[in-house]
Amino acid sequence: MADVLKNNTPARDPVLMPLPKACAQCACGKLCFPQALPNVYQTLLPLARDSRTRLRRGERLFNIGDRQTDVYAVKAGFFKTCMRLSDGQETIVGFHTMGEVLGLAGLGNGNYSTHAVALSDCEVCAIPLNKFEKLLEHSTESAHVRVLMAREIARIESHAAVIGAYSARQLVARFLLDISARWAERGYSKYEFVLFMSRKEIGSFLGLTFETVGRTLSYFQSRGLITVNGKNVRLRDISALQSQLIHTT
Amino acid sequence: MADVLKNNTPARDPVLMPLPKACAQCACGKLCFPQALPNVYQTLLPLARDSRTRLRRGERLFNIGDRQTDVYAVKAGFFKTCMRLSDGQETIVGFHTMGEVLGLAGLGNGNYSTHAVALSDCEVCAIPLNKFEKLLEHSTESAHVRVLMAREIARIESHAAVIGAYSARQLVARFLLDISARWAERGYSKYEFVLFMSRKEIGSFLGLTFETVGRTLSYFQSRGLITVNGKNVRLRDISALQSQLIHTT
DNA sequence: CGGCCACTTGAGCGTACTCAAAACGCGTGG
DNA sequence: CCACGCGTTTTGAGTACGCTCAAGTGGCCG
Repeated sequence: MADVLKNNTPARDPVLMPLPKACAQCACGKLCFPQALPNVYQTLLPLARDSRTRLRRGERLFNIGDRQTDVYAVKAGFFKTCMRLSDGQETIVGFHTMGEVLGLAGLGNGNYSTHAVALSDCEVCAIPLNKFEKLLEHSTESAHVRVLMAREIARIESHAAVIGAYSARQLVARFLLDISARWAERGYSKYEFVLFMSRKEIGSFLGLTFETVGRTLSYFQSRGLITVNGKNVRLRDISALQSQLIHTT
Repeated sequence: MADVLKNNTPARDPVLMPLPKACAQCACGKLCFPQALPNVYQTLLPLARDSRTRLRRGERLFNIGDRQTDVYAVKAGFFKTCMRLSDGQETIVGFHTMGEVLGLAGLGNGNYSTHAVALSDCEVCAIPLNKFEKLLEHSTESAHVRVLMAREIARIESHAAVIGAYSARQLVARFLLDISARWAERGYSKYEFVLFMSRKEIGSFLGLTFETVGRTLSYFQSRGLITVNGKNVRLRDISALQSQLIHTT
């Protein structure tokens, strides 16, 4: 279990993160800015409100409906973004970790469309909106933000498509594989990781109840596809998990 | 029934649409560009491949995975955008009509993330990508595109949230109210309209089977909330429909 | 007229939800 | 240090909503 935790260390203890002097040296610079746009890094850093804003677990980065002040690049930790439905209940529309940018949807009407809550102690790079907009007058940076936003659209589109079309087993399998891929992308193990959210939060994200999420994880474990112990997960048979995604009538 | 059809006339017969010389005179100019950005219109038109590209019902505007060549403003008619899931089945992620812009998600990696199919005879304004990008060097226009994309993100986010959390009745009620609002926004009746998609397509969009969609419409009719006759719908009690959205346990 | 497709309606089934109880982890305070 | 309380997780039993399969209708077009 000790080496499972190790995978998440940077998130649990942001102090251990390398403290970049510029995005070029930032551990997640390549993820925030996946295109090869070398001069973005130097341009972006001076704009940040400060190079590291910290949040404790449970704190909110912004609230739904708030006037937008900043755009945020996550440097360490985990966030969830939530939407309030017309009947008052809240639903999770995304989980985010280092190298991802939050608050882009707020550019629509100047208000945040979701709220963002820290699921662990977090560190973000806050960029004030006016400076951000000024930066975007440079066509290269402007293009880059469009890329980020377009990816966000594609990501949510496929999530919405899947929610409606997949069964509980397919959804949970896909969720695990998605987390696994994101860990791998960041240089951690794709086989072992610690879930940073509760069963209830997974359920809210996938459109399932927390009991169904738990039951499905137990089912996968009983079939030998994974090992679960609370929030610790180990994928034992990734290709079998992938085959769960295929519709079996 | 004759006056019901009247509401949709521009879509069924694009020839009857006013043919704008510039977006400023285009019936949907204000919808494509909801912000007060007067100079956008003059700037945009010269970029269009031609002022009106026409498609017949069933034709595709672009295919998933195709190299992106254009961005499209819908001038008349109806489109659906579809996504292909990993198991090969296709799911509808959006319906689009005049005043909406298609193909923005393609800016992510240069390929379209969905395909767009005409549900009726359609007319679009195609803007070649290179000219589009050039236009965006002007900060005003660039900001405008960010607004469009941010709205798209917020729209899909709320769709994904709702799909997971709502029951069939809630989903169908919301769907009808959404169509109604979009008609009203375009100056048509919010009480009577013609659905431009099949039950199967509605089901694909909402994550339901077509039988459930039909049954739910029949249920609403039996309760006196709406009148349905094939694709003709009349909302008889909008506030009662709205109260369907509230979670009743 | 026949064939095809979209839609409606019914009957039965199964997945995921609801309600409930018990175990566990974790932080707090005695 | 242990006791306590709270929230999370697991597991069970029963239910219900939406899916599946199927039959029948109506509209449209060759």
